[in-house]
Amino acid sequence: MAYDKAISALADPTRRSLFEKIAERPNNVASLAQQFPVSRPAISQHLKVLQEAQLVKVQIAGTRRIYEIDHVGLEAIKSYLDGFWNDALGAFAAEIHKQNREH
Amino acid sequence: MAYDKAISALADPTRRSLFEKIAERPNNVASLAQQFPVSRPAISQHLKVLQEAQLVKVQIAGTRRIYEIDHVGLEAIKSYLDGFWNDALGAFAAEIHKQNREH
DNA sequence: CCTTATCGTAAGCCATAACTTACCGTAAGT
DNA sequence: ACTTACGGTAAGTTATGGCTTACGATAAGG
Repeated sequence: MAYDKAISALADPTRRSLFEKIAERPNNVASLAQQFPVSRPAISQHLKVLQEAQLVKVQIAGTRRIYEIDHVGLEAIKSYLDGFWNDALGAFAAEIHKQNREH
Repeated sequence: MAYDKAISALADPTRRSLFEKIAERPNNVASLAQQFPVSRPAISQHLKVLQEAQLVKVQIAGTRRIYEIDHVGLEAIKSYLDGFWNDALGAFAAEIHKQNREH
């Protein structure tokens, strides 16, 4: 549904890399931040974007926040892309049809 | 393979919309440009990005260039996303395993 | 040839977004 | 209560990228 947010969320390299880290292993913010050359607030901002895109979700554990994958965002992109195979083939068939009519 | 270029190519709204138009129907540059509120050179630049991401390919017809869908880029994104289901599940299982060991 | 149509590229401008430092709130430990 | 750990948010800076105008290159048509 919100495939646009999910796609632009994964467009940024460090944010995509962050998402991959979370996919490998759910983790908290500080622990994720020290795996990147950017500051912790930068990671927080990236996580906010990923969360709004429904690519990750949080699980609160005391003062820590464990981020883990949310499959909703991934599914949104996937179904968006799947829509193209049908559409593309349909449009291509229609185009052949049209060219035949225009002989 | 080059999923990163494909993803960031589809991140821009007008470029994604342009890609959708081409998916509906292969078309030349000028004809595509007049369907958008931006200038023709802007469309050319978008097409260049889409082409480098292997989302579209060109077919030269005289002085015109017919742009049509290239499925390589779509396939690249799709397989990148598919890689996550396995990885995510594997990582999740590994996490459970780890927590058990840490009892 | 000369003109016209079509399109790519270069240079520059401007808006957005990624990053930094600084600050604040909250939860847990002593 | 005080301190410490953890992390979100605000404000400001900088870099990236999308847009425009101007120009050049090529193919078709008369």
